[in-house]
Amino acid sequence: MDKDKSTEQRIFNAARTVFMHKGLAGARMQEIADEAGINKALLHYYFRSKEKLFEGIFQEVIQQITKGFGEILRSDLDVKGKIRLLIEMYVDNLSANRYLPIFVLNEMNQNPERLEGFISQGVAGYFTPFFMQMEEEARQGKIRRVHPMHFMLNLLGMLIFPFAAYPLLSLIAKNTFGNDMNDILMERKEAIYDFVENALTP
Amino acid sequence: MDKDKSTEQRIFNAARTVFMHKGLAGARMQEIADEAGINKALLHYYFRSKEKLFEGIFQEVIQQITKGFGEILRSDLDVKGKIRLLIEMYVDNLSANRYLPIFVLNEMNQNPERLEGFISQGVAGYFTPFFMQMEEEARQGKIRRVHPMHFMLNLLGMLIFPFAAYPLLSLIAKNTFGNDMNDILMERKEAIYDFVENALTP
DNA sequence: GTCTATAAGTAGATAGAC
DNA sequence: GTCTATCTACTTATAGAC
Repeated sequence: MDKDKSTEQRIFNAARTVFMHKGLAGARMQEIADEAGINKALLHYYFRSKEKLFEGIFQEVIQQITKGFGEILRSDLDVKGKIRLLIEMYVDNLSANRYLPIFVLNEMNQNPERLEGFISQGVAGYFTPFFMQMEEEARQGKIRRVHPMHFMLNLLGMLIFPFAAYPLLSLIAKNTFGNDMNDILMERKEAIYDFVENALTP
Repeated sequence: MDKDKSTEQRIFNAARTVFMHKGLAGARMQEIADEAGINKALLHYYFRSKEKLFEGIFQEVIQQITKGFGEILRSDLDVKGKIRLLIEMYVDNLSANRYLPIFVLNEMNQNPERLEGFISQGVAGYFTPFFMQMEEEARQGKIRRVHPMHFMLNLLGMLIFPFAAYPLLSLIAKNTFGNDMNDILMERKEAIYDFVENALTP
């Protein structure tokens, strides 16, 4: 229960957990208070309203995602090296936090305005240089020429979808392979990289 | 407002719209009543409770998805033919109904029990024969040998993700390409098929 | 079947004691 | 800073007239 942390931090951590699992509309202030081991009134003392508390959580989550993303895309690796790292990062992070994708996807659909702050400065800026690098390596014959935006959609889709659809896939895996979904997620890094490598081979 | 349809149908259609956009937790019975052009009390007259109304909608949606999916997988086409059709169907359907993926993904995460009814009988059964067909064609050298479950995850991810992440991608597309996201979705069929074809080439 | 009015319960937010 | 008690507004659901 984070007994040693400050009350504000305990609340923030509890809120992250509850919002991540239930979403803004489904979360209850009472549940956050219980999770934090404090009283409901304290939530309002520290964060004024449910909306403000949520806003803080959502921004922190987005920032964390875009930070790692940006660091990899701006590194001095070649395209395949960057892809390799992106795969590592996403599978590791999402394995540890299965609800993150569906949380972010759902809330961004419910209220797209929440994105606008970051994106224009941050994420969008990372893409242009990376897309130019892809173009350059294609010209050199290092990789096959593909549409960079579609390539990104393909890569992110392969990475994120299995976590967003976990409950369904878990059932299918069990019924079809007698296999546990967690085993499949463990193989995911190699499977994606293998697939992408073949698609990018000239 | 579906003036000519039965009241029950008008309610059901209105509920589909509202639940699809707001989710179970975010939807309001009043909004459904307004959308249907009737009174709130009538919702309960026809469907007893919000939960029951939602259940009806969710099951209809799942059934519609699995139906098309099963028909394609059980057809007598070869693997690439089936993939081509799956891509056609998904991109067409989701283009016409952008909120469907995030709705289904979110609700299945909020309450996985809702899936169990269908899946065991339906979806899971479609996969085994298709996976065997992939194995067979790989043996013949028609396609490269890939792990069928991972291949399915890749394909579904590429198909579904762009719609689930539409608001984010829309911003990126605008800031990076000055391009409209709808233009990109139009090219999506070819981009995915091209990518998959290359990944499956022996 | 359809409506208005209202009950019953819940959720976010505040007042005020300690 | 933290708690209990309470207010206010909203939401689902029902009663009962037409």
